[in-house]
Amino acid sequence: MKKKSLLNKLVDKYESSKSFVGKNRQNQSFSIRPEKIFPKYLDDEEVDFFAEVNDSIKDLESNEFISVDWTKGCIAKKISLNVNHLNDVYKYIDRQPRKQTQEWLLSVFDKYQNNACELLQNYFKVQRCRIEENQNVEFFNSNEKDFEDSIRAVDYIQKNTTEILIRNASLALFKDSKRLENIASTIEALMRKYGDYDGCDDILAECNVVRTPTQVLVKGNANICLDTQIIDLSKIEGDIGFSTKSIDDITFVEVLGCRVVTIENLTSFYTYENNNDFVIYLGGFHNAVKREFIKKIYNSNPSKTYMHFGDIDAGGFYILKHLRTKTGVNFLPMKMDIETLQLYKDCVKTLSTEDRKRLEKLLGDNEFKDVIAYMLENDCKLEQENVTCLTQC
DNA sequence: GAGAAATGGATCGAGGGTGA
DNA sequence: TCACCCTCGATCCATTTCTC
Repeated sequence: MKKKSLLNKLVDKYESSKSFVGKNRQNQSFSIRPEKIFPKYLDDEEVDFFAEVNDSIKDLESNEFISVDWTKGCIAKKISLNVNHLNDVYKYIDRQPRKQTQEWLLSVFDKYQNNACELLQNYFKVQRCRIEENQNVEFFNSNEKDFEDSIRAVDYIQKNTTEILIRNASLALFKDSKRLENIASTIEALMRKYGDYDGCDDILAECNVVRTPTQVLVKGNANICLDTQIIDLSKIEGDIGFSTKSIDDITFVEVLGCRVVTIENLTSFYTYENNNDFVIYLGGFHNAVKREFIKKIYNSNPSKTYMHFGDIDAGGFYILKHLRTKTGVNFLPMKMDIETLQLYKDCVKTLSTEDRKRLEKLLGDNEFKDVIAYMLENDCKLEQENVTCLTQC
């Protein structure tokens, strides 16, 4: 155990050195003082421990794995790795050489490079540079199976265009319904870093890989034609939900009022007094199903006013921007302004460090710069549940 | 042996992951 | 959600190696 600890420490030093990369300009040796690894080595009261460590050192020295500077009192002063016997050292400590791991990683990049999605192409490019610099590959935790499965899953998810349950996606990929959920955190972290998912809480859902089937909730003043049936929402007091399949079957939507309003949070959706509006619950970040539904509405009703009502925080602004980009509909912000912040000043929350960073990123956006500057200056944000929305057309 | 250059170690802060 | 832990990168200082 002591022998392996010692050799592992020396190999760590070697593998993180310029000599390992071949960029050293001077000859190097890789040495360590034994008390750095075994603090009790120089403790006069630990005679047995001292003898045990010395035996281990002598044993490694006789195998030519290390060379040792001994003092006259038989104390090991400096232990140096014998790089001429590295292969034997790796075998002895049962450790895969870093070079071999790097070669394996490069072979995985090569294997997926040609057909990989753009996100992975970018990721591979960065990681190749990191390997050249002898830095660790991001999102690789030494488990080769986890890593390759994650790469396959990211590619699959990026190329997926229709809604699929996460367990079905997992079966399709790995023949194991739970595998995808096990590696989901790594996949999402990779996609967040190398993709465009600012403000998105659920990246998998955004890519149509969902834990439960998407439902779109609507209420208000509109007629919805489902196959041959027309549903008059104005005659329904509450809301109505459509599954993915039902949304496919909607042939057109006739908005009877003059506004279509999307709402970020469920509580606000239920408490929103729609009056003459046609109201849609988005459920945080919207996915392709919701976006297709919105496009359907817009195609049938291009002259209506489209508004989005969300939290007055970075996430809320990101969702609004994303909604516009992905649907091509120019949604206007509803009650996401300084006046609302001032009106509900007793309900505001303070900004976290992360909130500040995300808001500062959005400061360059002319449209929101005033409200964001106000939020940063007054250290405030507002959840939409606090905002009573009694609006008139 | 002294000085210069190269390299490594220690420390700190930021960011991300994990488990309660 | 939060606290804790780990990893990574940047920086500064110490140590090692080389050259004269």
